[in-house]
Amino acid sequence: MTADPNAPQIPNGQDDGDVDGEGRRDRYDFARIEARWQAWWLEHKPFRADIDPSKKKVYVLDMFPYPSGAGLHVGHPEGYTATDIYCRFLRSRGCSVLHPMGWDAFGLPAEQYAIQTGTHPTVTTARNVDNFRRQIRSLGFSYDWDREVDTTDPGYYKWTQWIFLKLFERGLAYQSEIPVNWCPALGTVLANEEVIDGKSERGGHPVERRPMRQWMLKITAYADELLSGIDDLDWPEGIQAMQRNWIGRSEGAEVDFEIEAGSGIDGKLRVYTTRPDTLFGATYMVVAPEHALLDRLCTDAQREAVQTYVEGARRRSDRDRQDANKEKTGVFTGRNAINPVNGKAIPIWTADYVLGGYGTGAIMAVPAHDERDFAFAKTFGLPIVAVLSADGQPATTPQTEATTEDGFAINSGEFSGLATPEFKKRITSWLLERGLGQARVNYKLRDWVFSRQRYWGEPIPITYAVSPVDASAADFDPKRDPHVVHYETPIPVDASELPLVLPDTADFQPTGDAEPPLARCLDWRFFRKDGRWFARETNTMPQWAGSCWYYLRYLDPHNDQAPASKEAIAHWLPVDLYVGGAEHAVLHLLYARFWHKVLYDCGVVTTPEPFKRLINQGMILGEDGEKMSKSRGNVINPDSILAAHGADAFRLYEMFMGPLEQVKPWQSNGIQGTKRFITRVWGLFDKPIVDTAADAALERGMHKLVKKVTEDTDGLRFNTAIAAMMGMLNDLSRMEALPRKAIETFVILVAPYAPHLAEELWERLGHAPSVSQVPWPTFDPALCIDDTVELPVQVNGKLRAKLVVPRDADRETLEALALQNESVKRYTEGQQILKVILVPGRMLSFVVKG
RNA sequence: GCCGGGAUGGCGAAAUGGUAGACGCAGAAGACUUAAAAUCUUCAAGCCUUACAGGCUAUACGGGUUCGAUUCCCGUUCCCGGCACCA
Repeated sequence: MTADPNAPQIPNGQDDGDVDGEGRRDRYDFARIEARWQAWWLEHKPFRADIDPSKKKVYVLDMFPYPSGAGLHVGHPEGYTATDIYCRFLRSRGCSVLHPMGWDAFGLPAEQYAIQTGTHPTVTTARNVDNFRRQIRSLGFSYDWDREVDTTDPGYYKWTQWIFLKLFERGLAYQSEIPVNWCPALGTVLANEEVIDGKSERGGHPVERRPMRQWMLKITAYADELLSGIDDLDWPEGIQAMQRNWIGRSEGAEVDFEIEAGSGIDGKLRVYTTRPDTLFGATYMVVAPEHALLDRLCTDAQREAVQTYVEGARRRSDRDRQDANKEKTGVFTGRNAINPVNGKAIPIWTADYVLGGYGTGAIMAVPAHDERDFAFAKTFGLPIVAVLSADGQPATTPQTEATTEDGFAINSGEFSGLATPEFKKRITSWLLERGLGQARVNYKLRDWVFSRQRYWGEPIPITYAVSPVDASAADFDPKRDPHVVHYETPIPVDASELPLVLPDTADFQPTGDAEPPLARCLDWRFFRKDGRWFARETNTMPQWAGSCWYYLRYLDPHNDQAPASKEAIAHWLPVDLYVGGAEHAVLHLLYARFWHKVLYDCGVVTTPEPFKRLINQGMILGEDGEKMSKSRGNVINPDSILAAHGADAFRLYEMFMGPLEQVKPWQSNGIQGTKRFITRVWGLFDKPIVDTAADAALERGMHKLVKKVTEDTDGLRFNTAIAAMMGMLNDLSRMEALPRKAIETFVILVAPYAPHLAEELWERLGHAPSVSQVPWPTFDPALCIDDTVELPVQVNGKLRAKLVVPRDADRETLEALALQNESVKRYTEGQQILKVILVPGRMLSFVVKG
């Protein structure tokens, strides 16, 4: 298909066909056409997801957005376009596709915005949701809008609260007075996951430790299930690794150390270690500054030093304690413990490198084989005793660093010579037999701090009895009189009383103390039942609550009897493909899996995991190659791109930039290419469309294209599918007339990618809408292979010639043909041909020696 | 430090053992135009030589396997993301 330079490139030999009876016709009026089809889709609902047992179901989910005041950024449409193309493709291939969208509208960002602008969160949220909906619709996504959900809708959070009650019933929601991450600037407590380097994830405000009454969710009860469940998921390796690491399972042993006489403590000091095989090398012990025994442990002589140290550690934020490279600090308690394996007395220290919240809050220190203990021992001049080596022989030179690898035991009494794994087993049963210890599994994962001292969240459906301070007072009213709230006895709200609606108040500003705004809504907070006074919980749920189960609500969003009907759950779950940013690797994705597993145990859902397959779209960077941010001034606004180039060009460009999962920089010029594609496809239709069959070359080309676009779309390789369609456009542009069959196939292939254009063209081809309901074309594999191929010929691995030969030419013919070629001759003549390799259709390679 | 992902023209990228750079952006030349924009056509990795043709070098760097490596293996460097005193 070569170009004839003399052929008229412009049909009708004149001016781009842009003059017709009505004067100048625009090249492609995307604004009008896109608005037209968006309205048509909304009205006719071709993307409604119905349960149809005759079709294969596919549930394709986007991570729903926080409707922030800033509006959509270019990162949102990336994932949303990908799933939209995939869904349109699947529908065309005969699948029943569930593809919904909604709003994660509770939580800190929405509330911060409301506080900044002084408007009620309800108002700002509604406005932001409207804006997000408008922006998302302007991209032409094929969502089933009848299933839209909003986490702040009482009809939605009724079921968020209902799930909380399930957690409470099962003992998975409890209160605890614990040191939490208190953020004075935000006026709330944050989860560990929301604190980065001692600052709040949102806003970067300092966070301090403070003991407060909190609601906790016992996610640790599901640690093992959450860990083992990862193996069955089709998720990116990196996300799996992050979750495994976050759960942080380790196997080891608990060992009891006798405390040397004279302490008055009859108990023992229990430690957790993953290296019980190094017990003989324990030369001192460390308890965390928070350790319960510390006060009784220290001698009078050391008490003051210890207390000073503990005070310092308490005031120090996690930020300081987190720095692994900082100088080790600690204080001797004045007391010794007895190493159970060899009876030696070793000093007990307290130091903040041991964490109160992990294991038993105490360790045996083996400086020879632990980097942290080594650094500590060096700082304080404590003995270092090697108890293993690579070859089982004692080292001849002093240790300069801790050796943490496995090896063979030395200096370990009867265990000397054992390999590390065997030693671990033997010592663990040795300890067990003597009642000195036992095998033990530990997790880094902690329970989830689930309450927030904020207004804009789901009220926690718990109440407490209230009693007067002065029992003799008549007409007790806690709104007025001193009272005691009995937090120690939480009473769940009856499910029939849900939703527990957030009170409408103008007084939603955080106060900076621990008292949540809801505590000031006295009429809401206190109520009388059967003559007795009760108080509602005034903490609200965190940001993550609503997003923990939204994929479930989409299945049946208007159901007021259950989160979703059994039929809908049985039909649609699990989510077959979940697409979103990697920033949710351990937060949302772990919490949602946890809730799902609880709901599974409650019999609400029937799959052990919610999200079968996960894809992270790669971040889109600014044009400078840096992360987009207001401060850098490199933010690309989707609205302006849409206004200038249209939704189809925008969609195509975001997909054409590169592989979906790859991080890639935005290039403003780049969108010219996909916009040109749109206008050129449109321009194609100025050519006559004929009912004659396509010539052989076009026929083959179309079959190849169908194969390529089908396979690439199915594999989410949208960039290469678009490239192939561009190639076909180049071919079609060179033709004088377009065979109807070929051009129709082309429009169907383009439809998932540029749906507005395709709808318009489909109609122009004389069909009734919508192209979205036309079956996907098929291809004949035989026609995807050419009759003649260009066969490269190599001599000693270097390309020397290309032969155009029949595809099925036999070996002898090809060899003879190749050896006649001038270039090949130059390198083979007078040489001994040692070997000839033929890869049919791909390569002919000679190995020669001269 | 540990875990995960990367490194290919001026730029985004393609090719997963067989012609490196498809497709596109930006660029150059030409056509159309009074002109510009838009559109269309052609060219285009680098270097050397050159009329044609050809040669050499190239997928971060160094090795290896192979007739043949961007692709597989070993080592190194750099970049991005995550975790980071969890005993």
